[in-house]
Amino acid sequence: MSPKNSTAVAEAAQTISANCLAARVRLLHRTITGIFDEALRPLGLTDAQLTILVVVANRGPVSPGAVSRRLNMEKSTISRNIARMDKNGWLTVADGESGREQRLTVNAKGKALLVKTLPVWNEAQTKAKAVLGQSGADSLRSLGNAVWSQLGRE
Amino acid sequence: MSPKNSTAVAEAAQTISANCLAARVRLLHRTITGIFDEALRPLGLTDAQLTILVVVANRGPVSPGAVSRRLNMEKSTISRNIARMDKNGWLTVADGESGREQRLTVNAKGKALLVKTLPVWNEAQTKAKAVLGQSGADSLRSLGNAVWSQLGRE
DNA sequence: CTCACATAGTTGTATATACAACATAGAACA
DNA sequence: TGTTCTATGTTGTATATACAACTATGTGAG
Repeated sequence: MSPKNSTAVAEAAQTISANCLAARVRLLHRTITGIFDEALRPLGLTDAQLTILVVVANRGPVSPGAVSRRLNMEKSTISRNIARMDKNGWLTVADGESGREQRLTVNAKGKALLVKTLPVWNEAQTKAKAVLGQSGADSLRSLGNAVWSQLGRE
Repeated sequence: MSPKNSTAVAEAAQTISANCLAARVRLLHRTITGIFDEALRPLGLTDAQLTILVVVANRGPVSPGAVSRRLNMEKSTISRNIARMDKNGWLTVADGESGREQRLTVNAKGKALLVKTLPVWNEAQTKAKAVLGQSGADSLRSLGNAVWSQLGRE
């Protein structure tokens, strides 16, 4: 490879390394979800499942498609997550009136889990704030809110 | 379930929904990596692989363990990513002198890919900035940098 | 009414990721 | 010199996630 191309390689690598938003959001994702998943593990649920549980609790009865749009998650991702949560006995999946939409509701076991989870979630949230700093946590929260608004959620 | 507990459920769901950092970082992750992966797909690499390629380009020869520490990724994640990238012919995996560390280097094919990737990456970065807004993108970048610093990277 | 089209969910396949368990190879120390 | 401790990688297993292809169901145009 010519010196010219060699320089191009180094420049590309440095530019991407110094700026890439994808690398940074993945780092944050690994760091933060690691904190939450570790905290939630004794309860048997993951932070992704908690997020879905909360949406269903706040809006149920609600269809998987609506949850998918609300969270900007692919419908197949929701489908499989719902299946796990159903298997764990936290949700009830009922046929909707239309015959193709389903109706999800959090059942008694799921509600009890949610209440039991709150203090654990709170602890994880505190740890995450410690890692991000208060202003970092604020930034992340408002960034998330902004993207949500922009997605034209339901 | 008593009214008291019913209230506790609603409060937990609302508190978590309104504040959870994990839900927000996962939303950002899905949104941003979606943009990059879509842009990179024609080139046959993912944004995770690009991140690793860049680290190896900037620091190679380097061991998988060092990459793992640098990116705060689990060693098994690195191991399997390296295997895919090796299979694609972008990296060379050589035995290190010590006999247990490996030495990774980006080879000619990987370098050519990196150069070809730069404009594509740039486009994705621009799209991501459009979604986040300039100030949001700045926040995310500095948040990532801050977490990196805090991790006591090599 | 029928056919084309859109919507809802599921399933196949692949990557990213982590944790746990393991094998191996240096290193420290008795 | 062994023996124990630690560091490096790999592999099994599981979840999160997405895209593509598929089924089934509603909807609307003719």
